[in-house]
Amino acid sequence: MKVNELAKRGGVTAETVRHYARERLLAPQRHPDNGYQLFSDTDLERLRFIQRARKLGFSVAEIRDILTHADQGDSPCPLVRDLLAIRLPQIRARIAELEALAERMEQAMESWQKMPDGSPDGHSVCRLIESFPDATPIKETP
Amino acid sequence: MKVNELAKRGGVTAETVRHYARERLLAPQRHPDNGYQLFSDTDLERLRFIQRARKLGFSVAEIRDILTHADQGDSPCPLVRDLLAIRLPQIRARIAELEALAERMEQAMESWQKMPDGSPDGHSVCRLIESFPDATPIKETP
DNA sequence: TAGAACCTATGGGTTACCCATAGGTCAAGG
DNA sequence: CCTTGACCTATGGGTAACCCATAGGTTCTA
Repeated sequence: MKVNELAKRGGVTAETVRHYARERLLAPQRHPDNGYQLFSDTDLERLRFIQRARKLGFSVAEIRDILTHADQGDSPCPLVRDLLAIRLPQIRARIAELEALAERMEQAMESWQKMPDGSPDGHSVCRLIESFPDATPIKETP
Repeated sequence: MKVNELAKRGGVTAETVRHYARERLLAPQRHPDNGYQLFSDTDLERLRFIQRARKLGFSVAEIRDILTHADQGDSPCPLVRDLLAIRLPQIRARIAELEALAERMEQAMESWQKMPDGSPDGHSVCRLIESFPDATPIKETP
């Protein structure tokens, strides 16, 4: 089957399929005449595997590693366990970050209830924001 | 002051300062002889403003808008209120996504306790992952 | 006066795709 | 038979907020 058909059957866009092929998560054959990518039912299984792994938080690069192991006959399962054990606390930390952010945002909106919209003078851009404490580190991508 | 000094005083890296200058959040003067960027105390205040705004979840592009408004003498405060009101539910949604992800991960690790590490056969890459339900949409960048 | 420490601009990398472009291929209908 | 539309290809650029490497010019200090 060709890109579009695999994409439809797997529930992703054709671009995603191409992306995975570029990233060597899928290794389709090529039609000798026209160079089209030709996927098998095994590739469809592979795509579904990728979907499940993505849902568990694995990155594309990690999934490539997992698949490479499996393709070489090695069990990827220990790797999978390790990756997940490493990732989970990172996700928890990220959640905590975002919760702190949300709390700051809520505090801001609340304390802004009574503040007027000021025009900027030479010293203040927006007192709403400036009324907030500064602090050192940021590490977000909201 | 030059890039490094502003960076140190503002508690960011020199690259970050350069980044903000490239993105026109800061508009330093140039030393006429050597082309070095020269920052004033006002730029330091501006940098601190940027930090606070970042901590409240504003993007660099949004902060540029806010500063542009203020530079033109308009009050950016209504914009600031609107942006925050839009952003907060997005953050909440993101938190919910990540919590769902974390829960899937925990369920996976738990149910994997008793499963053995299998070698891949022709049909299975890793039963740990394959034992998980598939579903349609993903939208993460953990 | 040399070397360290700083500055510049440029371009590439990060993540997981999405989109636009230009051009080749294929099935069906008039 | 030929056109039209739907599909395919590769390439390169965009996203967010920086980080890093390179190459080369400048300034400070011993």
